[in-house]
Amino acid sequence: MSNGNNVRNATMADVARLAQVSVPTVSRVLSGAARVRPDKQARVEAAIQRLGFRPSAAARALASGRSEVIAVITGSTSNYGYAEAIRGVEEAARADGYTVIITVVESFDDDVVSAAVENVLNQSIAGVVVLKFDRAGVAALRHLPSDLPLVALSGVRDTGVPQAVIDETRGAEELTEYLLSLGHETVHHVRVPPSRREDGRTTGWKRALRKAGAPIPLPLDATWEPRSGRVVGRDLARNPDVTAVFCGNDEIAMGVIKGITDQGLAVPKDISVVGFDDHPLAELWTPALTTVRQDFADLGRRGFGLLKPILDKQAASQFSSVHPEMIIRSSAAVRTDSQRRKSTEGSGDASGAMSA
Amino acid sequence: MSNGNNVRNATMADVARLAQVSVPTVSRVLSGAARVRPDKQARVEAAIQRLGFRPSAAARALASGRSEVIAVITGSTSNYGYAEAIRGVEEAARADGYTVIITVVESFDDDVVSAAVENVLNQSIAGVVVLKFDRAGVAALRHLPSDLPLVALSGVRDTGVPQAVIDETRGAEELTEYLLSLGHETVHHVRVPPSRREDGRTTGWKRALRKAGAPIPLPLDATWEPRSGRVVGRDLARNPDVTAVFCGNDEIAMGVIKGITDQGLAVPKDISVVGFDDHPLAELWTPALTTVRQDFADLGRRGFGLLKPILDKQAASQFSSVHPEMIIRSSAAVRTDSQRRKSTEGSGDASGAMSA
DNA sequence: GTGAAAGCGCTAACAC
DNA sequence: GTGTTAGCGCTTTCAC
Repeated sequence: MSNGNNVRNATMADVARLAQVSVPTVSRVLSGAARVRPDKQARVEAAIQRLGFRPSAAARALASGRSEVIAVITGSTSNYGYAEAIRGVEEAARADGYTVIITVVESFDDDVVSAAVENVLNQSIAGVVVLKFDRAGVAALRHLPSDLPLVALSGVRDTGVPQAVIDETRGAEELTEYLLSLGHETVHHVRVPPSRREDGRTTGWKRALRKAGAPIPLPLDATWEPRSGRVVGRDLARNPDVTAVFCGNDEIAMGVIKGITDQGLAVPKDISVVGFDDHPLAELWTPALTTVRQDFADLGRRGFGLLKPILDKQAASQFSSVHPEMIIRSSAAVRTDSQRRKSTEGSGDASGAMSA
Repeated sequence: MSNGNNVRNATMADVARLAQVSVPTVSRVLSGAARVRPDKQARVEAAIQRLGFRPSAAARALASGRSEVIAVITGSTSNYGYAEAIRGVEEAARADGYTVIITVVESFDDDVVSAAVENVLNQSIAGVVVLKFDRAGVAALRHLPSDLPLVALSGVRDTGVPQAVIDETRGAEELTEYLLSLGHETVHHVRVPPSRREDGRTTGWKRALRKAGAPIPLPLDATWEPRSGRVVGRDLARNPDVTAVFCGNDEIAMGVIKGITDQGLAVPKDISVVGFDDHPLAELWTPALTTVRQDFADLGRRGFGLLKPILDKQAASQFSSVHPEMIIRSSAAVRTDSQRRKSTEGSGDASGAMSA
């Protein structure tokens, strides 16, 4: 069953000899580009089978100048959204006969980014998908040559390369409005590392507050590590002004909730907390997370969908955008009057540096 | 800063002409294989710089018969352990100048596996790392030619290909013994989809029970979806014999805990539940999960470390094994007498089909 | 040390 | 339809 017995791979010349045809005819059979007489066709196929012939991608790429591999450039492979997006790209690419190479860009440091991009460019690739979820992705985008088929996966649509996006600005805005509608006077915000000066999630949050005439607190920062949210959560719990918190993603929200309960407060009774993404564990968390669902795998698939016509030199659309859906569960609740003022008296200092 | 203005990439011939040397000399400068006179060396480097020359990996692979790309074959890209392992492989490979291609094998169906393997083999690759975490991985391994540099990443060491392993059998055994030491008469088990007839985690659990002379309940099955654990948790809660549960991974454990609390029982008061892996959220869960830490990224790095000498045709070790560390937190507690018998009277039927 | 010559295994014209 | 002839951009002898 396994064809592991071909020490040296057979070449097209071997196949041609065995089938008694010329090399280009073998090539034609393989590519289906031109019609070949049935008997020869059959002989060639038999020979291929018999020899366990496998065409050399390198030779093909060299001779044709084309290739069937696409590169994914990303800042991470294991964070939830990243991993799912990669899955989507790989899935769509594989379904279409493409192979995907992955390169991670560990920081937005110029040298690191160049090195990673060089590495990718050295391969003969047909096109690139970059995950523009963070500053590393943005930097990679800048380093890529403009003549290369390229699409970005993103949370905010902006000009430049074609991109597939989930409109997180809109999602964040709706979620913040929802919190406001629950009676909270304002909503605090914990950011994940942003892709630019300001993330779409932050923009949407700010916009909703501004529209409502609510005060805009200074956003707090977390890393991609869920535990970083815990520290922030403790700080939040000490601030009597905090009654509602919008977190940059669900994992941070889980950390924040843990931090809040560390301080003896309850979610959502004392403070409402919402996340973003609808992580598989969000519904299992206690309390179940109110969040915004982001279908990253779909984003990845759409990204490849945008790339495909470019590779085929067909007319291509520049954007594919989707509105994420709000998922209301139980981590956010109606604000009850003076719930916080009361509970803070005994729980330490109210960190003052939190209003902008 | 970006070299996006080279419509047609410069070739070595272009560089040679500009530097007034021969093509092989350029090649020598690039590979460092042979000494070149300093002045020529400098001219070549200048020309490379000026032209933005980038060698063609395809041509190089074709001419030399070697390549600097390795393939990772895996059943998933987004499950926690998989994603981390891939991260480790990519990290180590990149540090060593290798590029990695990812192919996912969606099932252990023969056609699917062959197609995926063919796809990989068609590329000119130097070697393969397969994630032998599930049946798809095991199947892929069987389909790979034996003359290809190959290592497997695994939870149980077995014969055949070189492999990097985290000894999950041992980890599961210790964890089960720990539960037993807490006074539980036996430990129930919820499996994730196993890689073979029986997973190392299941084997270790069984071994510990056998050694202790404890009854061995029939294992229950979950999928990779955390929510599948919730359903199982509910069933478990209805069975008065259940006082301790060992889950195949942390995400399932979280689901199981949720299912148990759905039924009005408490963890660990009524039932102790432990997971496996030490997922980033395990410490943040309520109750914080007692588990076994598995460093998958390290596993990936070790896997590449095993592959490297094989690629270089040096003497290579066949195995790299590590013992996972037990992490005691608060989801498992001492068994209090008759805790379950009492609590079950009001909570519905005791599903009987659970003892082997 | 360095250049000339000969491929690596395929695809792309181009005749026939 | 099908074979012949040229490369694709490198690396690898092998002289010198």
